[in-house]
Amino acid sequence: MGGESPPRRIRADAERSTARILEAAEAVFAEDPAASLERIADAAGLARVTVHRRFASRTALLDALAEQLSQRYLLGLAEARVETAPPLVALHRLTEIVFDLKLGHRFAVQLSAALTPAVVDGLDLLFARLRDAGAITAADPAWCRQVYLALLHEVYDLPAGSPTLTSAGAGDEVEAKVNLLVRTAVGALGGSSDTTGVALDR
Amino acid sequence: MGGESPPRRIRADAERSTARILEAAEAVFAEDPAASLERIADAAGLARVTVHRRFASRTALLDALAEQLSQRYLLGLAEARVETAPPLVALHRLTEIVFDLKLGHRFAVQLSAALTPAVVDGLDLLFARLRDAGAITAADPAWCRQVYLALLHEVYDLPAGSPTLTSAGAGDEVEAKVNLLVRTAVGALGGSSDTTGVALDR
DNA sequence: CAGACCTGATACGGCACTGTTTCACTTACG
DNA sequence: CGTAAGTGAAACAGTGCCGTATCAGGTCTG
Repeated sequence: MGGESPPRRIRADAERSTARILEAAEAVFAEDPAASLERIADAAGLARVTVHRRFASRTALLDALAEQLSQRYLLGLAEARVETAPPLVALHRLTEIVFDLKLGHRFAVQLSAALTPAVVDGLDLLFARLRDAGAITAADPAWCRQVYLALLHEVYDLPAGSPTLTSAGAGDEVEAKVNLLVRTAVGALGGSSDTTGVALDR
Repeated sequence: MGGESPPRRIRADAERSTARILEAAEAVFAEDPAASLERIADAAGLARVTVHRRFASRTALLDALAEQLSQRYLLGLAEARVETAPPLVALHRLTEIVFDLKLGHRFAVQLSAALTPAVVDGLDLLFARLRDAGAITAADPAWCRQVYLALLHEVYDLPAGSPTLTSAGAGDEVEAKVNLLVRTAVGALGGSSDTTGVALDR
């Protein structure tokens, strides 16, 4: 049954369209998960018909988005050296990376499909190592994941001039958010703030 | 300008219907905020037309739901003696009360309309007192609120047999959840787990 | 350059949901 | 008990969105 891929060349043009659509979808869905495809098409500067050409159905678009998201998470986990670096450092770095992705996390969290088994495994490993290192006391990896992601979500859309944020030090706003998130997550998972300070104050 | 309320007697029958609709809406919207009014009508054992008779529009129903929710929060804050009781005890008690309400928090949190200024004030007061008592270090009340509500949400739909939950002690499942939430929230907001232990272990 | 590919515009059918109306019937309440 | 109110069933118009099709014109790519 060899359904050879027909001589269908995917023009570079079209591929740019898909990219623009995914980008727009990420932004639009972030603030309204029920947004219509037309709104996304507008945001992408394309016609609604084109969206339907690149993605057979709405769910196909959603799936592609989840896929892309999952890939980024995986890449982030790799870049953060979750397996080898000192766990607190890895946590800090991972958070940094995720923030840089500027993902619409309200969407991402809601779309649990982005949490591929591979991604979950990566996070679980990170938290297991954190616990072994004594940075946190919570044992249940699922719980750690939930808490981390929830707090990530909250920190992400924290207003820029928030007192909490400015008091978090670090001139860079993103860096302040990262510090806040790491400190809060570790605290939530039963870590002693001492350990945090030792490893991260600098 | 006296628009006297016309001799429109609201029959007890009808009032029961509104109650059933609100109840059903709470349950249905909890797991699908975009659910149709027909689904709610079914859940309430009524016809869709009746829903439209009791609530002029979909948003009217949403508003009524938010109103009801806000009332419950206010009542909870009062019952927890947020203003007078030792803050950690108040936090514990408030959490207990909110859980007992069995609210669909996925819905409630999403519907920020339920956070009336009055409710916000109550929560702010609670966290201010917690800080003054040294139970937490976070100063920004908005941040405290966000974190508390986010964690409340997470704990709420934690599977019954979760290792985190069973390890939280307390034979009663609800009590275990309450303990977990208080401990996690206090930790997240920079409280020393020592203080928590002193005030709550028992 | 030439053919294959991509796009926008326009239009259509279909679906699900909202909100309204009418009518016959049941139920509460004075 | 009798009237006013509430309800269910059925049907209607209106809307928004999805998915498809067609066609003319623009754009790559070999």
